[in-house]
Amino acid sequence: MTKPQSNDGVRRRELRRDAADNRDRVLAAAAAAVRREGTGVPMATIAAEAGVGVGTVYRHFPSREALLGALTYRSFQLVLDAATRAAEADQPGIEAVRRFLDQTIEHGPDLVLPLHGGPLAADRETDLLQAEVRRTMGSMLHRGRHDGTIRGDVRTRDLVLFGALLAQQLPHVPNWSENARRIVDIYIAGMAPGAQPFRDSEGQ
Amino acid sequence: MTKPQSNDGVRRRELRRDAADNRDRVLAAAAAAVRREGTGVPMATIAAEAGVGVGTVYRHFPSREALLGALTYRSFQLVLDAATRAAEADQPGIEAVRRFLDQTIEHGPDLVLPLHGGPLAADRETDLLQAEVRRTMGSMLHRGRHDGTIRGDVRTRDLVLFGALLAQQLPHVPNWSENARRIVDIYIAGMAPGAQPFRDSEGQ
DNA sequence: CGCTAAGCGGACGATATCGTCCGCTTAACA
DNA sequence: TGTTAAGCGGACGATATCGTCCGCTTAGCG
Repeated sequence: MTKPQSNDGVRRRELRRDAADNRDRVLAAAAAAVRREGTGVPMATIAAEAGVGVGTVYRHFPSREALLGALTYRSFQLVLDAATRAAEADQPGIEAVRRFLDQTIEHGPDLVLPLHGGPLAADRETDLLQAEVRRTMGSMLHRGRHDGTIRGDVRTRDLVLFGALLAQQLPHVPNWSENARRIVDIYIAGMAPGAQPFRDSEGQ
Repeated sequence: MTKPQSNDGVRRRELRRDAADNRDRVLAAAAAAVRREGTGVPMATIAAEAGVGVGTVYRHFPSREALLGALTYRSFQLVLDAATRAAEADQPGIEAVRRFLDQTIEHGPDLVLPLHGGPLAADRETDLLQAEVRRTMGSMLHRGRHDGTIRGDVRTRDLVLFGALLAQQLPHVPNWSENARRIVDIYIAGMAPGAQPFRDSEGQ
């Protein structure tokens, strides 16, 4: 889906190998730091955790906003990848949904404000990824509805928001992924045809 | 449950009326600001939004940590209140759970890091509230299990974590509470007896 | 191996935020 | 209505963070 060293956002030319490595390490460190301390985390903290100088951070990402934008872009890449793989496998719609949600949980630590279009101003590239994720999730739902594994009144938006909520994670919960999987299991069970419908049901 | 002007955390003596008002306004402003900008939001921002000087903020809460602690305490008060009211009404267990989750959504904007014991160091008072919330939720589950409205393999912890996740809210989603209610409806449907059990079921 | 441009890091001046301190204001009570 | 102690606010020095700049290092190539 995404070639190794290419196009995380807007790339001008090929980076030298060490530069590309540093860029990745900065992104990874930033994702962890933002999760831990919020979007206002000092750039120096990110630099230190990535094992580079602040100058390096600012060279790759001229402003904090640019860095956060790149993080968001990468989150969507990961999520789209997960969605595509989940949708590809030849299995009932509901199982594709479950796999997708599982993978979202697994990717959790790398995701920053994803799936529903967060507070950060999105660029065109990111918008396209987001739309593609949405489309893929819609097709899973559609498949499930067709093969009788998912009730008809669940909207794409419902699934997107639930996924986004999951991806937020709860901080400081031991065994988060196990617990999250149990939440998913219950939610999935509630998507079965014949389950109690929405209160204010106006159809889908 | 909580008398008007009393005991938000540790109170020494009665506050003068204007002081009590200011304290409340600071807490409300802080909740909003923290939700919007994270726990690192400048104290000056909070003070401005509350319509008081920084000195006033620091008098009521000697440190940022104290302020965040008070926010957490208040969140638990609100949640416990909601849980108690939901559990009191004479209705099937599953409906009590639904009411509780609905109220959690409604209180959303005032809740900061609640329900599962957040990253903030908790004091004894807060711990007690938290335990009480947990107990109340457990009793709802128990009631539901007994009256046949909730399947037997759902744990208290599942419900607590789901509630905490909901309370986090997703930023920048228009009509959040409506969408959140739909998530709740699906989750509730998945709690019905006879729904598909957990994957790795080892009983409860 | 030698050259060179891309990349690196951290010191530094500018700016933002912190938390204290103190003279003015006002609620509360007689 | 007079007294007074509790409360108020914002200026201020200390500290933390920002983002730039420039001399040193090194990947990549012939």
